[in-house]
Amino acid sequence: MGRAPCCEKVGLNRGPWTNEEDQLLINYINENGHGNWRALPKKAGLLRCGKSCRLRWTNYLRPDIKRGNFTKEEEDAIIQLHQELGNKWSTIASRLAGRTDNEIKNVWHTHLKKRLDNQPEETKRQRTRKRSKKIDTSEQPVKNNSAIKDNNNDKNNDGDQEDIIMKETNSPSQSSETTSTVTSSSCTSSINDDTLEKFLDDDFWADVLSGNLSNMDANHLPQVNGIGIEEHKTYPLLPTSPVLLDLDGFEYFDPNKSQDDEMDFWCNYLARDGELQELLSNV
DNA sequence: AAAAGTATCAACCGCTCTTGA
DNA sequence: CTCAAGAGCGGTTGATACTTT
Repeated sequence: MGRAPCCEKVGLNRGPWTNEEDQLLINYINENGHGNWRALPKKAGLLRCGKSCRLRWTNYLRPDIKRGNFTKEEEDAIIQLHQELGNKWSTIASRLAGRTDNEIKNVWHTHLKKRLDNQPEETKRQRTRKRSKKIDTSEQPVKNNSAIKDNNNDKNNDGDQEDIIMKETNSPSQSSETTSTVTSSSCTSSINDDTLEKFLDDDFWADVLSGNLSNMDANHLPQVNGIGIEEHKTYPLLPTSPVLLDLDGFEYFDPNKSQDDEMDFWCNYLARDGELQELLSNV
């Protein structure tokens, strides 16, 4: 039968909101709340439909919204929650303080999904190449137009990207360990004796450190601990010596570290895995 | 420097769910 | 119980900024 539109749209503004419109909406809601979205625009003096007002408020103007780049912890949380809940963006958003369903949905489609998908190898390489030109140990992607667009409305962003507060703490992946950055949920813990031998083989590490990786079965690393989810990543497991990996060839290991240090690093790292620990004990 | 390609994100659309008469 | 209105949700689009060629 079809239902009537939420409001008469003829003569109403559409598209991006102006500062004046934002201010009208903020002022009205601050004084009166938003009991009835449909009636709100008229009362607030806005030439918008109620739906548009609600969206603008919930996704952008609400004072408790945290804007700015997603932290690694937030991204990991989204990935995990998406695995549990699917595309329940509003439910996911309800577990991430200050984030909106729309924002999470956008991040998922533009960033996280690609990270998890089995991308065509060429695309992965392209991305890696792109990023290689600006390798930085910072995990924060550079956001572009939002930073410009937001400059008038970003008053709620205090700039602290590390203050994520999980509203609920029932997520097992959200340990407070200092090493949680690497506790990828994609860890498969699959390792065999051959793989283990590689990690204990000096020649292997010589290849790794010299950049001569032709003999290396790179597939083993991702299988062991989930590395490989991203092209670049810092692994601050060892507080004094993070290692930057480029998984599209493992181009770069910390040049300041000796081969022994590097080997120790990985053995220590991999030894965290219970299965590997067991294997190590049998060596 | 310009064109083409790509990434990002605010906003919209249409559907479902909820509520109340 | 039924139905209509309002609210909410997820998918999609389009404008814009950025990057590459």
